[in-house]
Amino acid sequence: MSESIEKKWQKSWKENHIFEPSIDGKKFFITVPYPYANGPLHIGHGRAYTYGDVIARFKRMQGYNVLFPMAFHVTGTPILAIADSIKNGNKETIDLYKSYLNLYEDNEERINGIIEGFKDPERIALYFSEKIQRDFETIGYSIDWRKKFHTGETYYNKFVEWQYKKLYEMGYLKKGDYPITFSIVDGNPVGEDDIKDGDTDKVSIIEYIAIKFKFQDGYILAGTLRPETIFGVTNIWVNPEALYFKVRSGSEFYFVSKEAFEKLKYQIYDVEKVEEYRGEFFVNKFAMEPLNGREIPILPARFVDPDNATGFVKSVPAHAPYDYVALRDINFWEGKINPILVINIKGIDGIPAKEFVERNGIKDQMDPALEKLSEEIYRLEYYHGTMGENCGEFSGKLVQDIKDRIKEWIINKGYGIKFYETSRKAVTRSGNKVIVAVVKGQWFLDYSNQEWKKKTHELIDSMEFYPPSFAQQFHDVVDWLRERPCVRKRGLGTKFPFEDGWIIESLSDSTIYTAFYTIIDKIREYNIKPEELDEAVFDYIFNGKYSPGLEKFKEIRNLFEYWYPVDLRVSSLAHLSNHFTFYLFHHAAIFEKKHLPRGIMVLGMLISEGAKMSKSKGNVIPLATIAEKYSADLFRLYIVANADFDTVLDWREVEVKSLEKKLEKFKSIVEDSIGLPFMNELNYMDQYIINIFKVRLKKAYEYMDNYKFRDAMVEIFFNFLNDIKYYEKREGEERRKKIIRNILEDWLKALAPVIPHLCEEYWHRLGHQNFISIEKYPVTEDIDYSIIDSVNYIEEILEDIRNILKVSGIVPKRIYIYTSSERARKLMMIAKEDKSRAFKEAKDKTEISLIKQIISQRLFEKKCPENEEEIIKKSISYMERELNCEILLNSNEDPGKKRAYALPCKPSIFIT
RNA sequence: GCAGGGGUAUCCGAGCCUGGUCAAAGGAGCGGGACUUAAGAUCCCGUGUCGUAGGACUACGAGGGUUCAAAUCCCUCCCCCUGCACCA
Repeated sequence: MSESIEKKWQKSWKENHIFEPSIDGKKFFITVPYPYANGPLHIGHGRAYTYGDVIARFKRMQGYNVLFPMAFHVTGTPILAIADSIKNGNKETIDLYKSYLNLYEDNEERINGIIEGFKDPERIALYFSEKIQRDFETIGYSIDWRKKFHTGETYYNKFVEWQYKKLYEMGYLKKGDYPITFSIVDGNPVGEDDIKDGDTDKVSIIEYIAIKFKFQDGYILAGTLRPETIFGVTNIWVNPEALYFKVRSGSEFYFVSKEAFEKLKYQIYDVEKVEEYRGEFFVNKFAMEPLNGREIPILPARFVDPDNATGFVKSVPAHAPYDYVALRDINFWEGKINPILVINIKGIDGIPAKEFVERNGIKDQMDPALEKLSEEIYRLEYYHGTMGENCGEFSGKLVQDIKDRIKEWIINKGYGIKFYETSRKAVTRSGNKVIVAVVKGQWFLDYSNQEWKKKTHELIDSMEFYPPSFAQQFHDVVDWLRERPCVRKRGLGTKFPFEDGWIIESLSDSTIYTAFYTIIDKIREYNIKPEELDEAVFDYIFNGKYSPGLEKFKEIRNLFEYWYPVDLRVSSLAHLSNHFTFYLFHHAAIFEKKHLPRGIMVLGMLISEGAKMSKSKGNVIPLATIAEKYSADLFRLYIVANADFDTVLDWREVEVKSLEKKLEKFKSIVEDSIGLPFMNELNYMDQYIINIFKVRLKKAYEYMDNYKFRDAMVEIFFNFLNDIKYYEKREGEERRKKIIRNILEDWLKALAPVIPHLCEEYWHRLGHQNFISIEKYPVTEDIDYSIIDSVNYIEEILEDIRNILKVSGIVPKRIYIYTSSERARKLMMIAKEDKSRAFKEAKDKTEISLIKQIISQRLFEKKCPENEEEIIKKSISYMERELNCEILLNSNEDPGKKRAYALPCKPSIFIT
């Protein structure tokens, strides 16, 4: 039922083009990052678009000319990888995609046909783009679909090409070597998604220094993460069981493990195997350390892993527990080796490794506790250690200050080379080994460029962030960001204009595309050919650099000028340290100041039943089923009202159900009033409900204007429903139906940004011909707060009475209420201004105690009605009904001697 | 490790910026009542402890401090979450 209402209005909005703005009036341009079209979206994606849509709708009702566009992202490796996987008949992928297709298709045969088509990556992108659009339409998003495009289109390629030419001219593109995770068998770089357990157990790249120890006619390479301890090396460890190679690199020979040789082939490339040895070959021979030319022995150790770094380990027994224990196991090589202390730490007198090993009772070199000890010593020495006197130019320096300098020094002096290793042993999903390879001639975006950073910082300072605390975080990310590779060998995307064989990487091609929205529809409409979109054309459209012959692009230029910049970009936290920051960098680089982004809203993440959504947990909720299963309006209300935008939102079935009940309640209240006429004769409670509505509406408007939609919904939806409940309790259902008619239009308008379908439906049922979606948001004035205060006052009295009843256990027959005297009120007013003067005014002890109470209870701060007696009179029958007994107000009788205790705002009560 | 954000009653979750009106919004759950043949739905009341009169006491991760006054401000500690790169 609700779905058909929703469908009806979605269709009607579309047919009437009400979300397709022309360029007229004050504009508001809002965007949400486009989704990656490799499968159906889930409700997490829906959160950002729902927020975007609610804001778009609200801004429209505020009188702005709103543009809310979207497009589809198809560039990158995933879609290609899926197509390949399907082509290769991978069952897992095929089953997954069949399950996706089941969301949209009901014919088995058709599904198989579509899967067959998915061998072509473009078909995947197109299919899901279409379905995502369909899904978005079912949620009622007010998107201007004329602006739709996808990133595989030639138009878009031309645009990105222009962007990269600009960046190149400005010197923001750089070329160099870069280490990446890589699979030898697949011959490809591998990302987190390609690595087994890569999402849960991250693999990072570790930079070792391989120190060159002269051995025979070459060098033994011993990898280390602690090059600063080179001064304390006493020996080298070799695994006697493992296989080692002698390899040639340029004019030098290196000795490394077999595994290390495989890695070097992809890191320094110019290497070839010359000879091979068992590890035991090296045992008890000598090598020469590079600094002072000391001869040091090569000794066997079982802990040496040939598949970690170079397969040789330099031994620093003073600072490395492993080395210390391994040496102790062989009695310090008959006592010929003494640990050399090179780092001093306050509070440790002896040899740190020895102290730690003995204190922890380590038995031998296979003790698992060694790992932790090593870390502990490392941290201590790194942060608190200073280099000893025997460390040349580094003596006396703090370790953390000179560690990087020592690295550089070793490499510059030719004492060692860099060697990259993965942070843990890793294999691809298909089980192939992952190593670190160095890509030669990789192009980067130079985010370390200080001038570029500065521009971006300035941009951040000029922007609004929601929540505001994120401004600082953006500054931090900008400072922290370094060079980022921006091209890849593989994947869909725009060809890199400065070198063949490279594709612009998919996060780097999606940074300023919000500008493209403003013009794409006209480019199509005017049938402009992609090849016409050269540098000069884009320079004119986006930066106003006119050159002859570009007249025909004037209107397109105007379009851009009118809409740009983006007033608000809404997305999730996940985009903060990448997309959002790139978005800022690239805008700061390319566009004029007046066209730089104005605001960013960062949404918290969405979880399902208390847990992060994931396929393995089976708690992924696809957007495709939402409208049918719950209704778009329920979904939208849940998204907006169940959590503040910047916190985690938990999609919980029980909560959804409870919200659904609330929404049903709302529907029945509205429907009850639709056919009724306005009420003209308003009583006390009618005045109350109308005024409390105005208060709610005013607050809701202010909240919405600050994008606090949850708070707005609490006011205008939840709290007001409670107000209605209260009204009904006092005045009855029939009168409620009538009075609600008086505020109905405004109420619907207030809710229209969040639950547009229901509001549109009721709006029309009320006889309106136009669309509520583009009505003006109601403004409120002339609120009578005193009537609201008076109702609160009555409820406070009731609460006091109930409290007394509860404590005393009395079943009331009669309740006496006495309001305060004029005199007491006067004393209160004096006390408000000057407490001591109030005491001076007091005539007797009773008055002094009154004043004390007034002050201690801060009664003068309460919103206290003037005419207490009159107010109680208006509500006395209600109170009697509630309490089920007779109430006597300011009676001449005073059986409890309570009259004298009546305070302003706090009448005294006696119950019998 | 670096950066950011948190720890609030049975649970979820507001409040904290701008100290008092906070025993702390709103849900959920639970208890009692009304309605009903009954269940459900709905509505009302209650839900820290104590209390035969509207009160007192204890409470907002732990511990200190500032203040007439602290969930709110400052310091220290403990714990949790998120991101950390070539991946969209």
